[in-house]
Amino acid sequence: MGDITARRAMRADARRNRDRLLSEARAAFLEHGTDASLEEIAARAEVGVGTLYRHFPTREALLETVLRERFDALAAAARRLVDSRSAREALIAWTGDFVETTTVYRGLTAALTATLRDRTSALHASCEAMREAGTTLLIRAQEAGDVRADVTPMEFLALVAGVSWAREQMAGGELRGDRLLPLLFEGLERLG
Amino acid sequence: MGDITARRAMRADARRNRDRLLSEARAAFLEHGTDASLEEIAARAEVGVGTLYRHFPTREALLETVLRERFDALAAAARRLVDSRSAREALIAWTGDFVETTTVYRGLTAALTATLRDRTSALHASCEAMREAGTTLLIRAQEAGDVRADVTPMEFLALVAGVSWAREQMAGGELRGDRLLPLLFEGLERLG
DNA sequence: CCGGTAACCGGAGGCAGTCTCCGATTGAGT
DNA sequence: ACTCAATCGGAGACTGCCTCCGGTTACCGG
Repeated sequence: MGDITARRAMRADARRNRDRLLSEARAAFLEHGTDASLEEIAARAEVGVGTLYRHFPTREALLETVLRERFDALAAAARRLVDSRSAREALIAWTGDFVETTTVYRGLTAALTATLRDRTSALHASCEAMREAGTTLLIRAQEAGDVRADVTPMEFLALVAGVSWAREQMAGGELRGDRLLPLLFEGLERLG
Repeated sequence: MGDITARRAMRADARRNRDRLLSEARAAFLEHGTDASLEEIAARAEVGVGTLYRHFPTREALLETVLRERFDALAAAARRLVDSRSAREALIAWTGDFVETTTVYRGLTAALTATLRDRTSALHASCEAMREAGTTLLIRAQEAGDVRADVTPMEFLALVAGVSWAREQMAGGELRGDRLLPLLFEGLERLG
């Protein structure tokens, strides 16, 4: 749902335009963050705005299609990590991936938390799946005694998202982005 | 600087309009967050947009006037806390105030970090003063051995801002807002 | 009390962005 | 080749930001 995956194959021109739009959208999101101008995307794809809005009724629908792959990959990574390495390392690795993913486009972290809150959103399902996958990893780490047991999955996600947001805010400043996550993590480790 | 504090007293109507604008701005920011419509604020103050923009040339100038008191109070609180209680408790108390303050208006945390980055902003001075006050508190806590010594002030601020942001995002959901800060804090305590 | 003038007001209008609507166009079956 | 449903494209309605300047008014000196 959201975009067009009709039973009938799309007409050739429609398919062409859709692909072109997605490609330009990726570029625009990279350059201007998640609130890049949709008109500009349409223009760069050499297509009218009407065409853009028919393929992707809302900005979110467009974002969804651009991001779904990554999010699903993240969920898959979590599932794969469940039975490899130590629980602690698995959680660390996955969290790193999470931050990496939510940092590709400026403003993405905000879009993600908004999606998590809005049950009607097109991206909601993907986010939810990802969240649950991460939750499993957290609980395993807690059972292994690597992370303090009184942290709820929601709290954990909030903290990690906060770090991700902070990193994207302070980018370019006098702050090494890769320091925040370890700091948080070492703090959540079970105290001696 | 930023708003009008001319040497000559303002004309009565000007003063009246300015006060009215500030009052409505506070209400609007509360209701719609920091990107409330300026036109609506002007309308609610029964004044033309031109009048609003003359008194406050940019949205930021308006925000500044609305927030300066609070920010200065925060900086003052930090200075007062420097020589009372334990260093640890002082830092905790101040950080709590910080989060409290940046949570009054939705979007304020983002506005604050943006201001911290933009040296030309009207709010910059206030933010900077506040940041330095907080820094003093952090260093004292580190010297007392209450907080791990390898955390830079910038990192500390980033983490706290991240928590503040997360709290404002997840508001209303299944997350107790007052849990995040303690979690972060206990984590930053010197490991035994 | 009464100008005169500097200070102030207000909203029209330019700009940019989002989104809708519908006449024109075109791909794809027959 | 012909048809028509699918698709296109952009005009236009709307909202918000910000500027500009002709009209208004508070205040001061007379």
